[in-house]
Amino acid sequence: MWIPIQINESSAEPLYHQIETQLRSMIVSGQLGEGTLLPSIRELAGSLNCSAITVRRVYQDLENEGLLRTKQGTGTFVSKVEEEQRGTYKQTLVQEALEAAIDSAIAVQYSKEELQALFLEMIEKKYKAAGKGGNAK
Amino acid sequence: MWIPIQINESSAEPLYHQIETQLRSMIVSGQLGEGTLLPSIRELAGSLNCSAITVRRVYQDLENEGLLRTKQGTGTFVSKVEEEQRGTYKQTLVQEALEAAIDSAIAVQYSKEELQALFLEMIEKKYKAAGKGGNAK
Amino acid sequence: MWIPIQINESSAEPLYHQIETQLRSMIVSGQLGEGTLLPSIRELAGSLNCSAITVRRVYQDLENEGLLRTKQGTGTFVSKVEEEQRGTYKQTLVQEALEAAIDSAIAVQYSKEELQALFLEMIEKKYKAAGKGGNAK
Amino acid sequence: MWIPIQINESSAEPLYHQIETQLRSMIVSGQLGEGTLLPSIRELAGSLNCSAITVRRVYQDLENEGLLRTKQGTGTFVSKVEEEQRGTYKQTLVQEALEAAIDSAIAVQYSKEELQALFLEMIEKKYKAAGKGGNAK
DNA sequence: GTGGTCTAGACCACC
DNA sequence: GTGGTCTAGACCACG
Repeated sequence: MWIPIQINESSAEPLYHQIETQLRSMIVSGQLGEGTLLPSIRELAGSLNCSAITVRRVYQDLENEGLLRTKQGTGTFVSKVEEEQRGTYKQTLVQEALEAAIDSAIAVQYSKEELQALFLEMIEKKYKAAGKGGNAK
Repeated sequence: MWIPIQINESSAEPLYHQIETQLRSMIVSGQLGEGTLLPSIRELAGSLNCSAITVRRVYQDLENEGLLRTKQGTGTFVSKVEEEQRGTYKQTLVQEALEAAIDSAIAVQYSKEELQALFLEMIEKKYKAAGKGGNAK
Repeated sequence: MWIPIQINESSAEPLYHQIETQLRSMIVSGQLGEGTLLPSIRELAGSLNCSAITVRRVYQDLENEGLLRTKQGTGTFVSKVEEEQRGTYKQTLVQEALEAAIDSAIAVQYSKEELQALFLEMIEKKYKAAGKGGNAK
Repeated sequence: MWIPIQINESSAEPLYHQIETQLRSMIVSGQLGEGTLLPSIRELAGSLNCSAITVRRVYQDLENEGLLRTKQGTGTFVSKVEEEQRGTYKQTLVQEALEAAIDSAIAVQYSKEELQALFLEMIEKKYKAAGKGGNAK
């Protein structure tokens, strides 16, 4: 099983956090469906070129959040995520990020109009770059 | 000189970073004009109820960024920020936050339309709460 | 990893600055190559007989200059310095010192000839003392 | 009496030190001859746009070095400097600066030849800029 | 009064 | 083990 995780080692963001964030997104967005068998700790650690202890922590944290479930001697699987929970999760995630962005704009006294213009410009660019035009539920 | 800085003790964000962020915003947005004498290290430390060393670090970091200028035995002043640089600074700040938000939306496969709707809703709410309707150029 | 740093306690030059200067020279001169793992903060502090905070500051300052890169929980490494940048760095360092010397000579109205003679005399002596006759490119 | 002192307020070098250095050079080089009456503390402070206490310290320090002499109610005068002392003074000053420069060159592993070339280039430029071709004793 | 350096030590987060 | 943050306080240098 191959999982597309990007590590930015020059970032100040802790390794384990980068991995968690990406894995969590893939799970709640449904890209990793219920029951999917994740790579073993050693395997993922190897392919990310990081220590096993870091991956161990990631799996542990996500298991504590209820997103993963581990079966002794078998492996780590994606748990069932309720549709309702899924929606809440996604929205919370995005909302918090948007809130931070708007707050920073207010802090430097951007007008609402300026902020909107900047947002519209960026959203076009980024969605195009991501090769997605809109895959709504 | 009184400076309105809010500390969130329960946040995981380091103290010095919270202070830096807020001061930086006030400087690049022009709320603290060139030449303004900031409160002394000990004074600000007292009013924020933190150690002088923490404030010292904040002033030093911002001096390294070129936003402050300090003279021993005299005090710490806001330095000149070119109009052009000011614009860039503000935009970079906001852009990075927006980018992170959009990235997270893409990661959980939000459609462009969903994201836009959420953004428009939130921007209304937050700008109203901030009691500002738009102070564009 | 052992690093040859000399501390002059009786000097008016701040401790952290003495250490920074010497480390910086070793890095830009290539004596500490890219990727070299520096001694841990506590280790260097111990061997220099100074506080860990002082060493921490040194590492941080050099990181801000782009000469070091630190990873939490792992250590502090020498980062990549472009050959071009390396040359510029070295030259700037020496140039500034030379400039100060020439300025002081001009200020006391030394003639160009006197200064040159003094320089030639000293350079012979000091390079002999350093046990180096010239390791040009 | 007008004294050509340049203050660089963006420098990290303390104010009093900048002034002392320049005054000292003018005295030992003979530009300010024995018995010259210096401007009053208030006067110099005014023209340098700094506090009187700073100038007071400068005069005091130079008096302690034996370069100045103060007469109550009359003013501050340049003392007699022995020819021998004058030479020693000048040489020490320049020598120390040169030594620092050569040391820094050795630290970054400049070869003797490289350093010499750089020196010759700079000395030409700076002496030309100073509008002096050589006014030896 | 101001800022600048340094210490000793605590406690946390990361790997 | 590593680095990162923060404290309380001492002492010095500058204006």
